[in-house]
Amino acid sequence: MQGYFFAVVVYLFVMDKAKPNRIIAHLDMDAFFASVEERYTPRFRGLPIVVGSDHKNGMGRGVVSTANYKAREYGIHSALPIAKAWQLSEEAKKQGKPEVIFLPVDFELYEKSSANIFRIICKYSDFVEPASIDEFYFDLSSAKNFKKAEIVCNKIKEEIRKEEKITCSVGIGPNKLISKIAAGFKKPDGMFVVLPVEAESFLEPLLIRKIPGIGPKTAEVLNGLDIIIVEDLKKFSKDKLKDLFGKWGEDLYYKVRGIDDSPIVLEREAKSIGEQSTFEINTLSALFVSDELAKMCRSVFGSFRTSGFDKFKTIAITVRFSDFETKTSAKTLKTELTIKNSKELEFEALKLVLPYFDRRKNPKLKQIRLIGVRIENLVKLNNAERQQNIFGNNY
DNA sequence: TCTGGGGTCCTAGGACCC
DNA sequence: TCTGGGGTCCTAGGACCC
Repeated sequence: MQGYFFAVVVYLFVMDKAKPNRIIAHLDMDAFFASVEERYTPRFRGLPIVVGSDHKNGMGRGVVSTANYKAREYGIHSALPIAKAWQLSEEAKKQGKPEVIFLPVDFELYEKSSANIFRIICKYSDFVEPASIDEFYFDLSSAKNFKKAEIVCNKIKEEIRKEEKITCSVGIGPNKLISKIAAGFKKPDGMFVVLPVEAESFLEPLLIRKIPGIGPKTAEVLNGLDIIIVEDLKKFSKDKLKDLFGKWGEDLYYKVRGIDDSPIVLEREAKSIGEQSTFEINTLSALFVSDELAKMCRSVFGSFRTSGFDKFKTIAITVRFSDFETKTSAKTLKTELTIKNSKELEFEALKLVLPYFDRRKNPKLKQIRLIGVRIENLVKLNNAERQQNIFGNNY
């Protein structure tokens, strides 16, 4: 009996060491782009604000990037076509409500704010992952318990409020999955803690769409199988989920049980650099499009030069037709070949795009609404190779 | 309401090589 | 002879995220 007890204690100890409990926080800025704009322009305060591509008096082709909470009361939200947002604003105006302020996206402004928020979080954690411009994961295991982690997060929130004059919401949990969902629980300006023992029951009643990675398509498939909330998903075995969703299905099996071992990623290297642009008017003019393409290539090549990479092997282009059908073409260069200037990139990209202007790749001669260029297979050279690359086959 | 722009990751088929 | 199988690279497409 004593031996058994001892064995159990040893087992629990070993398991504990094998899988140390983590305390992970997720910080999500509230209506980030709109909040930053509001902060820089005090007269906007309290008014509905929409940040998005140029609205062109309701005729623009873009979508909403961020709507502040006031604008959300009008039914405006992220990804809504900007023309529709304009309409909703007009309707509200008729009812005597203030009209929406439409602002273009000023990425550099938000980047600055984002960098400062990152700096603030780094004061409290050695392991911070910037997941996007307005989201951060960080490890607070060193706080030892969730109560103390909560105190730390409150300090971070306070400091961001003081320095950046904007609010954020924080979720704390045993892993990235739980903390991210928890951060969305008490928005805006909220904080929500999920203890490890609560993780599974916390997820169960949620709609499956709340699981990151389950988008509209996956949700539709699952809803068709009568799977509505996370608890329903537990009926599926690991193999069943693997059949349905491949490699990702196996992750999902663990996710719905609150298990997620994915680490905090401190730094990640870019895998591709690209740009795309939707025309104001659909077109089949090869002259016009090749001009736009050249501009984009120059800009992409500029980003490439400041990226710290030395070579790229693949050029990929995107063409979107008027009916939204989207095609991609790619060309991977033989390793000996290196693109040395923007002109060469323009040439390769143009070769990929031109077949879409005639029946080779556009049999119905559909109008084109968007083109994009992207470079992939980015390579960094070591010093010796770099010398070669610059001074070697120089023609 | 006709639907941005910047990305990442996964899958599947075909080519090619051994 | 008419047939295997594994590994890797390339291309295209699609789902997803903010």
